[in-house]
Amino acid sequence: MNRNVTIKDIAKAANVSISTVSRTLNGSPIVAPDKQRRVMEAAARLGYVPNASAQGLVRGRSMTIGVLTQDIASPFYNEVARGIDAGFSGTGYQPIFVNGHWQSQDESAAITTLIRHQVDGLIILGGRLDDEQLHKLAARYPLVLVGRRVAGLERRSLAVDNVHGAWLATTHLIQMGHRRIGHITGVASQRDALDRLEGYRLALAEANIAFDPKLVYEGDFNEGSGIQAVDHWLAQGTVFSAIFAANDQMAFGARLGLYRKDIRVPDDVSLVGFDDLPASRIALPPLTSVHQPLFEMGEQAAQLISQQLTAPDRPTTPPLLPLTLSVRESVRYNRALAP
Amino acid sequence: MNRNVTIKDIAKAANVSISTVSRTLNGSPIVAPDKQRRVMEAAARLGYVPNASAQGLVRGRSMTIGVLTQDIASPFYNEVARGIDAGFSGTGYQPIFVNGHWQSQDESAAITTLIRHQVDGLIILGGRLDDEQLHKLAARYPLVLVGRRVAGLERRSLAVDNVHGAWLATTHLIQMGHRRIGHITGVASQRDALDRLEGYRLALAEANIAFDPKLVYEGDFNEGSGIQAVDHWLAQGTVFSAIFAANDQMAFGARLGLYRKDIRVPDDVSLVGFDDLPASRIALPPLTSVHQPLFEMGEQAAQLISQQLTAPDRPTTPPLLPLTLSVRESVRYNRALAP
DNA sequence: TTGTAGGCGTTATCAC
DNA sequence: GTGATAACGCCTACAA
Repeated sequence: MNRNVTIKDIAKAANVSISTVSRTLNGSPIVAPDKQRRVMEAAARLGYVPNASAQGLVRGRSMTIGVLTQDIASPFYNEVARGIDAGFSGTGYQPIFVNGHWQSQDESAAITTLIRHQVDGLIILGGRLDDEQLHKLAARYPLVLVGRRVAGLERRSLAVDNVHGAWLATTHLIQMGHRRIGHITGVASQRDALDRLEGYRLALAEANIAFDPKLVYEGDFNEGSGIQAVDHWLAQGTVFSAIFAANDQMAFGARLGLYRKDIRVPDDVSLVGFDDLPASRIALPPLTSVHQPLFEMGEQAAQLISQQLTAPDRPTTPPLLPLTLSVRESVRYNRALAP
Repeated sequence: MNRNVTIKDIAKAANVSISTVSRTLNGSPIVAPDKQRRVMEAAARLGYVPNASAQGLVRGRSMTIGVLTQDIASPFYNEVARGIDAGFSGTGYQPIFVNGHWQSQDESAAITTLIRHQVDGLIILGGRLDDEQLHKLAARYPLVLVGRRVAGLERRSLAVDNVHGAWLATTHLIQMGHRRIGHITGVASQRDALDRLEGYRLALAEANIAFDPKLVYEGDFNEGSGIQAVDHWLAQGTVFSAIFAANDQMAFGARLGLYRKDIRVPDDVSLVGFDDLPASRIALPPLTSVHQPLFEMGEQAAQLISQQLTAPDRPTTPPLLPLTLSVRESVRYNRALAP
């Protein structure tokens, strides 16, 4: 509406030159105290707000970091986003978020948007952009990849050991006496999903339990596929005493699917998820889940980018954040020891 | 890293003037076809991305809309954010999100950040900014308030009838035979929370059920206070056969609190929430809840801002989005009819 | 210590 | 049709 207040306006009001105003505002030491006061007073009175576009244009830096997230409504990405938000607080950098919707072309468009806005760096959460595109981006911009490990970009990837996490979950179930363990996978094209399946198989092999393909259902990381998995197994007559879902959302779906058939968790079937979302602590029953330090990953990503920005030469190796199992109440000891 | 490609670079590569490049890129009709081709080719080859700062500076419009949200991790705000995202898709406007954390000073800082970035309009979700500040903002910028009704700014507020919603929930429980209905309120300083309490009282009064202050527990809209409410009532020996929580998150907390005491929902106690979050559909049991059209509210907000931007004179009255009750499985008919 | 002037990348207004 | 050129708001040598 009303034209915004500019430095020129302040200069006029305080009866000084625009450079004096600029210097004062930027804390330059060499300004006469009285003028300084007059400028500050005028700026406050007029309600001056610096124009980031103009500053960015002349400084060549916008002090904003672009974050490509996949789904603003997903609890998974939100936890990471919250960490990023926290990680930048006080650094002067401002994260701005855009959505890729898990679609390669949306992601490209979103990144272009970010670059148009002159972001100083990029944080990419998951996604389907292929490695080549990521390499191209990495060559031009400070970049951090979260939840994804790309060959040649290890230094800039923040990932967790998904194989180990899945192994942890499956081994826990085995130790609790389960031998027929269903696994609901994530989207098969995603590395995370593949790694978790791998961890599941590994744990079975170590315990000398034969891998049964019937016990693996391909899900899509959404609640719906958890329900479908259960319905499918029940319809096929597949026997199982426990389920390991590749994320918590699918575990919730499975839980509901079981409830509808009057099968209790953990009384009849044990359940383990992956991600340890905030909601899982208060789920019913509280869900045993592989703890991904999502918030911390966001924080780390923010720090990593900051380092690349301030000290681009000093190569930094992102720390490997540990994966642990949050044991809660959704697993029960299996007395039946059904074959 | 590498300097970004500019119009100047394209001009050099295509051997034309920068004005011709600019015209071509902006789709001006009067450019010779061959030059046009050369420009487009060079732009593509060089990977040109326009500089939004520079465009914003000269055009006076940034084509971005600032959205002040409170908590990026809250499922409530995320649903609205998703609607906003969808509402702007295809309009050329780009929403950018910042967090206020439910704190007045953070909110002010966040809004200043947005203004620095020359947003063309503001969408404010909830928050604690006082009416005077909002009026000041509204005087200077296109503005839409979501989930909040401010005197004098009705035209720019998108709110729902919380009293009616709470009445709906409570009346449903009464019709299902419940007379001792606990209510977990939201943060007492928030208008929404007060309105929902009001709706609860109204429904009781209509049914000639005496209001019992013991049955009202002051929560804070987070899961934890749902657990506390249940613990409190149980410790006090307060009798109830149903609970109406002022939002779904507290309802989930209550459900867990009851589960811990081996009280079943809906077998022993019925439960109704407010917001109808996506998670409530797959909760256990699926939660009966007052449906807030969160996604639609976001969409509406986006549209409203767009209208203010394109036709500032034509006053628009935001439609009052209807509140309905999503009846699911967390309420059971109360045979006991306890006094 | 202060002011003037040039330039960041883009669009728009002029002449040609 | 096309190409200089003046803004847009700000910062920063450079001069004074």
